[in-house]
Amino acid sequence: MSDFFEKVYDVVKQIPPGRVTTYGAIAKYLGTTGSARMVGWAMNAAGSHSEFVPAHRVVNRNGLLTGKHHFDTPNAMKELLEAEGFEFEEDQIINFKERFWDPAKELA
DNA sequence: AAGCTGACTATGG
DNA sequence: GCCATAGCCAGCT
Repeated sequence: MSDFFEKVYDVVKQIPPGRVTTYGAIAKYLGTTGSARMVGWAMNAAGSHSEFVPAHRVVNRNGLLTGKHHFDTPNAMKELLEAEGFEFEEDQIINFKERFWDPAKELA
């Protein structure tokens, strides 16, 4: 497994409960800015990871649950987030800006 | 081996 | 403000 995946998992696992981040933010933190797709791909492979990865806390830049279909059920992602106190308008996180957690800034 | 695809983002019309 | 285009890079067919 490449280090890239490990790093992605490491960051995602450090996302505080009740907070979310974006693919782009993680990509930037890893120095692979512009390759946000790879972060998404890493999430796709997260299921293969031995430890649990809170992939539901990673959304696109709009706070939209674009990856919901990659969970066991289409509602799993939304329900997990709702359980953490998130509010939604359709599949978009309300107050996303306030919930946003930037690894490059918060984690550093 | 070559081309397509994708859990993204930024930019331009 | 919404639609189209273009970089991005690794895995899959």
